[in-house]
Amino acid sequence: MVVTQRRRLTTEDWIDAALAAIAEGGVPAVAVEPLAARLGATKGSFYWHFANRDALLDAALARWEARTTTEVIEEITGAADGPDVQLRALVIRVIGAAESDRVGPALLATPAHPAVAPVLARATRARLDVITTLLRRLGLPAAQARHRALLAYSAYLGHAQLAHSTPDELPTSKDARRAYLDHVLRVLTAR
Amino acid sequence: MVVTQRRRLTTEDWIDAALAAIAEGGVPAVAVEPLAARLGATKGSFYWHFANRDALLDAALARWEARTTTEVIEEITGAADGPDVQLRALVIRVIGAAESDRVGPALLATPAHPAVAPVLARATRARLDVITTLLRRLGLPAAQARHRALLAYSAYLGHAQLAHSTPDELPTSKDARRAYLDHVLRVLTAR
DNA sequence: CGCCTCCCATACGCATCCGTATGGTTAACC
DNA sequence: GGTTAACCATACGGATGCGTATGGGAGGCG
Repeated sequence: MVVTQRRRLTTEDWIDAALAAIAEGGVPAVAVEPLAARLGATKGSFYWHFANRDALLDAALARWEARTTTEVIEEITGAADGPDVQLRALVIRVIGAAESDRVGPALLATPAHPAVAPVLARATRARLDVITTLLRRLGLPAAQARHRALLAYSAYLGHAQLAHSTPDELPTSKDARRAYLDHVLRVLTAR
Repeated sequence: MVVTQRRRLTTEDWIDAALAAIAEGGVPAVAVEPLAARLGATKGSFYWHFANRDALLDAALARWEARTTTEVIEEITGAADGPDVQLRALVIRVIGAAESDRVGPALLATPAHPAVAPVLARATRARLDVITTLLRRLGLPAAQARHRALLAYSAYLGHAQLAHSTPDELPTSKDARRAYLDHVLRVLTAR
């Protein structure tokens, strides 16, 4: 008699497991057999859904790129708001994502990996372009907007690192977080 | 007849090799046998210098912490300059280091690793404290100084990421880099 | 009921890594 | 030049990961 009816696995299940593994141990942690063990299955299942380990890695990276870049950008720029509202919405949206998404920092650890490099290049460029555009629409001249976008995006990346590595150093209470966010937005959008 | 006289290895040689491995493939890349191969030696040498793999990892992390945190802080705060000069010196010193040191970003990928976590916690705290102190001596009130230090350090971390993952997005020419640095310093030290 | 396709478990060979055991080599020093 | 300690190569066992081969169960559909 089987206690827990173990349902069959989908390709998505494997991709989710791979992303969870990247979050915990980086790209090298995407290993077939440990993943299978965690999913309560065996390699037999995996090699039916995927050709090999690299195929899973590619699929996981593509999914991460879609979730954390493409969809976010469409969501923000799709709204019919002014640039100030859009920028604030982007920051709030993205700060939360940065603190829950551990995959991004993990990818930045091995930027030279052949599967990682192109994904990182596309995501970085797309994100920088969005911020630059918003800042230009906010009135900053082109060169300044680009510089400010680089600074803002650097701050975002660093914030994600801090949130995962040493969260104690960041403001914890709701009020303090709010105050910090205001401070950052004020500094980064100053003329 | 031996063509290249292969000298014996020191403990330092192994630590340097471990740091190089972390830079390229993260913490999991610290593997004894590949390292030995790269050094033109075998495991026999390694296990004379170290008890096991973890001992090498600990030694490498300690060395990284000393080189990129302790020594830098002593160097900057030891100078008898005003806070503005010290801050600028710190930024310039540290930007260069960020672009050559690939180990830091690699460590941030696996912040939960038992050997990595304490090192990261100490380094982050020490660096944030230095920046906060400098900003306070520059005249910012305590709460603002702390917020600004967090922002500045986040920007530093993110800059390091960008420099390694997508250097093309950063200013390349010497003049452009100089202009960007001025922009960043102006924004981050504004009242 | 029987068949066929989808999905998965088991078992195997191969490669890589860890750690140990053991003997050999180099070099300093008496 | 002989002894001793420092240093290293080789060889092994055990563990783990990849990829393949093969057979079996589960469910739709005739």
